[in-house]
Amino acid sequence: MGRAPCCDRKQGLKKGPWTPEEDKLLVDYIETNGHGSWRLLPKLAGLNRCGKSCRLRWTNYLRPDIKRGPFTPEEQKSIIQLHAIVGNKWSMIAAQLPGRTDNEIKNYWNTHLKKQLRKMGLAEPPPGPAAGSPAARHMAQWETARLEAEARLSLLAAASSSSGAGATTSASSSSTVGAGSDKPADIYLRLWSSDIGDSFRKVAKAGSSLPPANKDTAVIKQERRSGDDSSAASSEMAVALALEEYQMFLDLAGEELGLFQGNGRYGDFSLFQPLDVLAEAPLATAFK
DNA sequence: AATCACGTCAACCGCGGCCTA
DNA sequence: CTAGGCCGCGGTTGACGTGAT
Repeated sequence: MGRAPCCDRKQGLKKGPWTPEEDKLLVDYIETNGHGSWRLLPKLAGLNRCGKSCRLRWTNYLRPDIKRGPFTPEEQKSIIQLHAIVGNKWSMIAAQLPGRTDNEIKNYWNTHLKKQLRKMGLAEPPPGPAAGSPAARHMAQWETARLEAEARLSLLAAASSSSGAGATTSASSSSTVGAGSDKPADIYLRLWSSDIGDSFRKVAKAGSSLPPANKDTAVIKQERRSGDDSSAASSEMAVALALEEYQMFLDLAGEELGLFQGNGRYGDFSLFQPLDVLAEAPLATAFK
């Protein structure tokens, strides 16, 4: 890619621990001007550092919303379970723990949790699904879930547009989930688009060759284009169906893959919110 | 008291993705 | 379409602290 050397290769730029004076310069500048371009910031703020170093210092240490202090048991549980799902995606895990930085979580995992799990006789949870032939089966299940979701989303979109006042039908123009939509069927697509789904696709691709599982996609898309008004007649029914499908999906993911639900291995807890509070679930924002 | 071993965590490094001209 | 630049991420390093010998 012909990437230019990092700015910190420039001569004379300071490295190493930050002094309180440097911290103050950085904080003062960002509080009054925002960080803007990190590359230009050091010069504008009067710092003899590279922009990368400034960004790191701000995001990992100086940001006002950073929560310092020991991790709570709840935070520990979240980290362990999220790590079991997404692997070393520290930024994604950090997004679920307000006030915690990815660097902090990464350090905490490497120095505390990893050791703790090992001490308990637990193998380190695999980052993502295990490779091997079961992946192909899971791949097919995920694909099925995705197709179900697309169909379900069409129904929900049709139902809401038929009952909503003056709502546009733009939802049907997009093949992916619209921003801000947190309907249950949305979760399928969010999961499919997330690293979880991505992991499955990669593993299946590397492992065994699946027959094309998207045979019915065209049919579903055609249905979406034409709009199934008879199905949209009852939005309540559509939502109920979606919730049922969602529960089935969670059962599949939990029982088949060992995800989401604490089954005693890492404690008794559940990552996902009950269905009735699903719409407000903060986790949904992780699957952008 | 000195030394060593180990743990912790802030900071660095390099890669890859995304954006733009 | 492509090359170059920026940003963010994950892995790694090294300085510092603390407990054991």
